[in-house]
Amino acid sequence: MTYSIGQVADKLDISPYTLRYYDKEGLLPFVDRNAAGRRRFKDNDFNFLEVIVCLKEAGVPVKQIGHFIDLCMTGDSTLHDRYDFLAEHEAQLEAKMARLQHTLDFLRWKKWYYKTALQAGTESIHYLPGTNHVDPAVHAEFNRLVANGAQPKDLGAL
Amino acid sequence: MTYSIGQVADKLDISPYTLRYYDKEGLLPFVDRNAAGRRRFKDNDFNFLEVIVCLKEAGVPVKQIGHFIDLCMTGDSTLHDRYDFLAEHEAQLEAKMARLQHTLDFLRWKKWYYKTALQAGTESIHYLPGTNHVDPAVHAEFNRLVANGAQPKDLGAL
DNA sequence: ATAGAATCTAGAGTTAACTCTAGGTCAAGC
DNA sequence: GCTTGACCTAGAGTTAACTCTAGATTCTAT
Repeated sequence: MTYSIGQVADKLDISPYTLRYYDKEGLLPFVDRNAAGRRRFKDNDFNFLEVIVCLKEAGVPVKQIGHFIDLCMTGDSTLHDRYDFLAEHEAQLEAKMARLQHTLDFLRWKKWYYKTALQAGTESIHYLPGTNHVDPAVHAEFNRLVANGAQPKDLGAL
Repeated sequence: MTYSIGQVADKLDISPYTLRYYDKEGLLPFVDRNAAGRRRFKDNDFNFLEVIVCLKEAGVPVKQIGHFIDLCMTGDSTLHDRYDFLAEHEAQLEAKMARLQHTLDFLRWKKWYYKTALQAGTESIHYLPGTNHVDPAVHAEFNRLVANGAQPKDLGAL
């Protein structure tokens, strides 16, 4: 069973342009061509495509993905390099997810900030008296609510 | 207390170029200037900068961040819009983190794939007999190990 | 007072990752 | 047999987010 570039594009929800671009960048050396020069993807190619899509989602630049594919094509002598490559990007992704968790926490505190302002009808309830400057005690209050067991995700809900 | 662009750049670990670029894009309308036209950041400005950095980390485009800052400068009439803006990006970030968790799971399975290949000295232990194609049973085996209580994070460790 | 460092603006240059155009080939349906 | 749509390559164009340059000004430390 083989697949045209359009069929693969549909399956992966990627444009054929993008697939050709990846090919140009060396990400698809495993893809066969028919007599007319058209790409014919095999079932096994989806194992590679899955890895490419995964690394893309992980934020790995196309050039580095190309390097990984090179390692794959070289054979068993590169098994260790491939392991290290994945371990490195696993670590980077873990770090990124930790950062995003902090970002999410921050968004939730700000949502609570606006929820309470909205309920008061004015943001100025959060200001230091006589200024336009946010009272640091407001954030401390939010943290106190969380420390007392409230879910940050719920505190901001209207 | 005020801060120069260089001091703010150091604190936020952003280049002064980038801060000026953000200013040009309308992200910093709240920043004062001294008599000579130089930017003077106030303590309260860090509340805005914190939001900008957070939205950047969340993957929000600069233009949209500019729109949010516009809302902030407009006053209490935009409180609801600001709440909705944050709620929308909270949802997007949650979705992204769920995708990244799948990506991380995939990286861990591939790490295990290479760990076992490495221990066998060859990737071919994962191939269907007489082919270069990966046996789907290999992934199934990994899933079985996870279903039996193994931690994906540990299965790939050398 | 003065040298070196930091800042300013306007605008050019860079990079990554697409995205599309032009001009041509090929395959399927009527 | 012919049209329509998918595919091909090479290469140009686009977009976002910086990043830097040039030329002028200002601040700081001796």
